[in-house]
Amino acid sequence: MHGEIPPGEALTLRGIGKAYDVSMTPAREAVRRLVAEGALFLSSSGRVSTPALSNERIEELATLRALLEPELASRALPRAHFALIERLETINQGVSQVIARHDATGYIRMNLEFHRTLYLRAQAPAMLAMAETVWLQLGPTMRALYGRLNRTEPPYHHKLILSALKAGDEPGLRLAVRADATQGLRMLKG
Amino acid sequence: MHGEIPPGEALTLRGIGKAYDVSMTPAREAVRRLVAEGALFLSSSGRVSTPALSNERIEELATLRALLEPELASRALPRAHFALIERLETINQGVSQVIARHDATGYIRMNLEFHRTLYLRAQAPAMLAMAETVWLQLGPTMRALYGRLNRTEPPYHHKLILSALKAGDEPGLRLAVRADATQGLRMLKG
DNA sequence: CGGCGTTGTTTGTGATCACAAACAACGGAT
DNA sequence: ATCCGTTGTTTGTGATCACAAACAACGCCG
Repeated sequence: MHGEIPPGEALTLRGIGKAYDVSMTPAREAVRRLVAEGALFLSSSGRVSTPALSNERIEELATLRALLEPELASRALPRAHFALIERLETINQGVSQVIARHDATGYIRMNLEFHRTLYLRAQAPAMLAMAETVWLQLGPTMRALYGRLNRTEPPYHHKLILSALKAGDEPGLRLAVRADATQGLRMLKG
Repeated sequence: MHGEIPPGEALTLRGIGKAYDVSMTPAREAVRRLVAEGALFLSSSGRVSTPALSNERIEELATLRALLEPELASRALPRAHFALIERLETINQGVSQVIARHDATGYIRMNLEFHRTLYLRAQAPAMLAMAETVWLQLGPTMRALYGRLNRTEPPYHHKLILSALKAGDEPGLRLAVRADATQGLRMLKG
């Protein structure tokens, strides 16, 4: 999810087991779970690797983010008190710091934490789980995409999200979240 | 997914293995996968059962259907040729037959086949997979809900969907699909 | 020099086992 | 009669093993 593994990298059950100091059995169960969520790709011969997503698949996942996340944000809005907005602003400052460090994994992690912190207030666990499944599938790809993006500034849409939250502007919040979710997509064509 | 197992029913790895004539190992893997998709519930002690969904959770899953399925239908619309509509009408007749037979499982199966047949045309595998995950989570509950519903007629919204498809009416299609997806929800309050 | 078969190794699969935790049934004490 | 402790059974977990398929490297032949 955090882009620690590049797309298309092969994994072995024995290797995973060794990395976590367990036998093949727990490694297999974890892999099967991640395959079920689409986070790992299982070839017809049973080998597992991180998915190397096609452009069509990436667009589809971006569409899913654009469908799910505005709904989550909208549901979180009535419950977003000042303490939450303050936490979001703190996280957003952290995003600026990892950008300065050119830390791709850190950037992805902080960005997702920003979104998750907001969506947790939506009190919609099934919907949040779906959104996280999408993030999981996009993880390796986001890391690869981050390389093309030479970010120097913190994400613009996060500021829009914060002001919409403060203003209680539901349509504006939906728009800002949607834009932020699909923002990374633009790099595909280039 | 088809409601063959009522909500809250306990399953054992050895029992599943015996039912499919395999050892515990493949049964465990299958169970872990289904747990990851939310189709089965894993208690803190490791026992597995079909989920007994709260009303809030059911409403959430219905919302997810209402978000995902109109989008799938909309994407399928431009590719929906006459042969597809004909197939959908055939399936819909099958729905009428299982209703006459008071066959809950058959009804759910046919109903989902109707939707899946349409959505397959959307060429959006990730989105369809998400919709099917929702169906999977709702399976046992839908069976329980079917008991309260004394259907004598084929689903009204399916006809609306078919006419919207024939007319190429995209907004009407979205509305009809959304209504059909959330229709079963109304029985909750009663 | 390149294509292809062969061989040795890696890898996933399914079965089995020992173990500990959880559960259920029973019995005794209050 | 009810509560609680005890005991026997059920159940999930993780490890290990045998096996077959897949892969990769090498060498042979054209």
